[in-house]
Amino acid sequence: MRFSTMFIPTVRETPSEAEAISHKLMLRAGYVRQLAAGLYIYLPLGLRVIEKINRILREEMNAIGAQEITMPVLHPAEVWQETGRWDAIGDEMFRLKDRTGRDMCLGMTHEEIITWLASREIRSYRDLPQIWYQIQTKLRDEARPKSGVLRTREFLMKDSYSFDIDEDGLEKSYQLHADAYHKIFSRCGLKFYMVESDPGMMGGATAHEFMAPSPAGEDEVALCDSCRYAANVELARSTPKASEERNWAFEEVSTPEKRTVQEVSSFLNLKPEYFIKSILVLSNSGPVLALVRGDQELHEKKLSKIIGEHRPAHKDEVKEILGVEAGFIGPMNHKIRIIADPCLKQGVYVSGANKPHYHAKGITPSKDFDAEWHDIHVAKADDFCPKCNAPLRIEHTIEAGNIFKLGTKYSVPLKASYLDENGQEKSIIMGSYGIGPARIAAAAIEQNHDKDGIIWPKSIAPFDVEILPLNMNDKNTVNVAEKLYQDLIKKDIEVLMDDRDERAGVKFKDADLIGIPTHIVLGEKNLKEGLIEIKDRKTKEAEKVAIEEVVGRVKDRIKN
RNA sequence: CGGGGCGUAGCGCAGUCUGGUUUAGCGCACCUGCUUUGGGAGCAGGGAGUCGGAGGUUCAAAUCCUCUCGCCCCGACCA
Repeated sequence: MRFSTMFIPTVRETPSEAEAISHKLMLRAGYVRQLAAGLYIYLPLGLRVIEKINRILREEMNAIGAQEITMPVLHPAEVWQETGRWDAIGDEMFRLKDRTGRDMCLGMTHEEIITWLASREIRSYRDLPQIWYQIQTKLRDEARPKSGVLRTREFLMKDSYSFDIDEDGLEKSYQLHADAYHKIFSRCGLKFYMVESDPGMMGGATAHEFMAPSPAGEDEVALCDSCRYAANVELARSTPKASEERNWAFEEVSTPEKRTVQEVSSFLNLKPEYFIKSILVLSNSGPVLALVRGDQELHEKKLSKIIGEHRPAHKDEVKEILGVEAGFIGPMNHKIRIIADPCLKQGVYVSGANKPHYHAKGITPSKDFDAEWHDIHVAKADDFCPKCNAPLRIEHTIEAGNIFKLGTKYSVPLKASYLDENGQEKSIIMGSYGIGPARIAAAAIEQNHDKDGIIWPKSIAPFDVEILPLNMNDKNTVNVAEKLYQDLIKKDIEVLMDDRDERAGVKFKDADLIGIPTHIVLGEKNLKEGLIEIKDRKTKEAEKVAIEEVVGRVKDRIKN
């Protein structure tokens, strides 16, 4: 393609709404434009990147025997009502009515639709297994679209669904996907981790996420470099560092107006890990006191798995239920249910004394209070790995893909069943697997850029090479560039030629911004000596090559 | 949905506190001409703005008040 005729609106200054690096660079380099919050237009360069990614997705999905189909974006409510998600999902679903008043929604995901299909078409164990996929637009009325293309209300997703006769079959399909995903993310040039994840509302027991490390990511994962334990902090387990031994006798100490662990800790000059943090929550079955160590955070999701839905108690509720104002509550002498993190089993602690402006020092768990012991803390850096006890790291990541074992969550309500060898009717066992191409693109930029712009991995760059004829008024430059352009195209190399009548500086700046991996620079002086520069976008290193050797050299570079 | 910030030319911003000095200004981009041509050129000339919208206060509003819409950030939420 010729730069002069391709629509590549680069801008020097970053629009003020952009914060994330990928967002800034995609705007500046002319890849996308924002229509409204969470709605993006992909310009020619941006589309080329997405298509490159989609091609890799298709190749790897086809390689595991998945078959591409396409399903509607507009869905009738009935199918969603049958699985209960019409009611379970709240404002995040775009809902509308057709002209006859029939309830409809825009697809956030396609489990319902594909299961509907399977329920009508699959009858025998001979029809299984199947893996069907599509690359289709999803719509979600996100509470907070953010970070450019990373979290949007409308986005493309490669979603595949597996159908098997039993758990073993599902395990195979799941593993096929895990392997395919490793290949996909590797081919796209991403650094990534496969981590254990919370199956959440998708149902099922097992789920993993493919996470691309980046400060722009909203998810945190706990990682063990020693045994490769990797889990989203939403469910990561960890063993906190043991706190030092103390021999405190029980005593009450005056702590006027000191309520938070931080306040009391600095007032008494004792580390937060010597404290018990007591948090009162209200569950459907009554109030529960949750205890974690002072240096820990209470993990709401872990607690939910034990006591069900709950919310923190308000200040007046604390006083009413425990008889003390918040800030001075301790675990002793309460009749309500107490859940405590296991790390509190060892040691003696400081906590509220259950009377205003006093804390109690020398509390011995199990002796001074009883509790049910469950892991309810948030894993943090320098905690120890639950599997091998090595220290954990915490990293910010972008969720680029996920895989779920669904089981029969959708096949039962939608009656997707088959007859086995014995003529018995059984529910199909399903899995669901997603990848967001835009997130791959954004993560690639987050992981590969410098102060001048994007540095695309070769596999997903919009073009293989960019030709920069520096002086378009020099006939020789133009002639050589034109020939080179044609020769490269004949070799099936994707070329962008900056044939604009711009100054050299402008071309260099734009080329760096856009981030095509290899640049071919045609300068007047070099050409007189029969030489052309081949420059690497990432290292900025340039080699001078004889004109006739350029095509060969470029081909070599693209392969490597 | 809670907290915060912003909305002035295509983009980035100043002006708003303290109303009138401005026919609303600057840089970049854009158009014309000449010069220039290896890291976002120089000179000269030019086009472009209902100051997000509505209502109000006032002799007078980009500026003060009320409401409203939009965008961004933090949190909640996230199949």
